[in-house]
Amino acid sequence: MKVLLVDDHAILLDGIKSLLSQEASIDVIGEANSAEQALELLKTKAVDLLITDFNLPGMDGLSLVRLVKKISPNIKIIVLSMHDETHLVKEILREGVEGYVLKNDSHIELKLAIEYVREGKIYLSNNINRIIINSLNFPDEDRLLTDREREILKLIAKEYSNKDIAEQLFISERTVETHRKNIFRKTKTGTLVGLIKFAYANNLI
Amino acid sequence: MKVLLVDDHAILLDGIKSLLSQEASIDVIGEANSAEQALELLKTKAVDLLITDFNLPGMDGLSLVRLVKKISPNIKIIVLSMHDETHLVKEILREGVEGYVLKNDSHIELKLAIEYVREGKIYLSNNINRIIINSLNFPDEDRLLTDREREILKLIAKEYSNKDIAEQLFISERTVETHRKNIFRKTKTGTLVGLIKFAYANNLI
DNA sequence: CAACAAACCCCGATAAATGAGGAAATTACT
DNA sequence: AGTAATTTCCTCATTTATCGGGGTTTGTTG
Repeated sequence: MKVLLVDDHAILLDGIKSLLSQEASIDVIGEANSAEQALELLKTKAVDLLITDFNLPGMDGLSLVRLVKKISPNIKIIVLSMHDETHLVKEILREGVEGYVLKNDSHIELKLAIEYVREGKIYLSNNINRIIINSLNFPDEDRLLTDREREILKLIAKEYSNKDIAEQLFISERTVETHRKNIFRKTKTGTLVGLIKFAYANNLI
Repeated sequence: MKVLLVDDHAILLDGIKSLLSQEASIDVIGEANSAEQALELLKTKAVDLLITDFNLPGMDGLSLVRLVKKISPNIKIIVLSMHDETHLVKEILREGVEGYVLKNDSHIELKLAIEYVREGKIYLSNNINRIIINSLNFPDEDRLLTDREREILKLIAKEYSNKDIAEQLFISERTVETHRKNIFRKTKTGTLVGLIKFAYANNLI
């Protein structure tokens, strides 16, 4: 199985390579520190499985997954991320990846995931399964904010004032204020600082 | 050399262990996912070298380093962090750690660091050296904010209003305003959002 | 000692955001 | 076609923060 590893931390890359080298059937044929680099490598090398981080410099893991799934739909993908926020996990899973393992998980989970994926199955680590099941009880949680609200939040995070946002989106300042109000209510944050922290925690920045 | 590894990501821990297992002279005798857990382990096991991450759940790496250096000054410490912000690096180095390697660095740097430390030397990875040298040209950079300003900034990040901060610190709201003003000026951030981003980037949150 | 930085305090004018209410127009979904 | 959700716009009162000045006291250091 030809594997391409993507992570911005060289030492993690080295470590995983070392772990996987114990398995005869796994062949790490490439490593990349960024999504862009990974895409370059994919042009020249045949790859069966892509194991990628979510947080990457430049293009993020989600975009990489989308691109790869479009360009080479038969390349399997396992996401190896530190993020366990419900909506983020769901967003990635929606892209049809074959596996999701947390960096908190043991390497055994990673190897299991690779096994499963090789056999054409899908593997979610224990912790991820728990998150998914949990979220069944709170089906709304992942759609906390509407697209528009997310858009506004991102602009807030870009240090735009309400006025700036209104101009940018061709809507009234009042509307922006309402969105803002709703965002605060939905995220249960009372202050701008809390909101920005929320945005960080939910990878909106 | 008896090594204790500390990192909140199991898979990185596994990877590094796998990498180090190739070296006969290195014996990973323990792993911890948090500073607290590491301190527990240190009570029962003899350790020569502690390799720790900076970002940890609960107590952070810096506090761990300080504690270990106080309790067991002869335990060598290598910090393995993703952070390359000048002032943060300096803050950690001030604690007298024996090595600093970035997660961006290759595992070769880590092994080199261990070699050096074993011989009683200090090892800073190439990238860290570059940062240190660079900072010589900007000696002020690391002391951007005064202690008081940092204190205020942390409270701002805790979602306290000026009024709250004033009450908490037994100073006038005017004073808080002035500090705030100065913080904005010094950090060259115009908005609260920018300030919070700064705080994140500088690990003040 | 003089100079400087740090921490402290104050003011007035202005800008920006919040809170609490209501309401209409669009989409999306069944 | 009808309902729900979303997006849009509004007012008024109030709070909070910003900008640009002013100043004192204390402690450190060349």
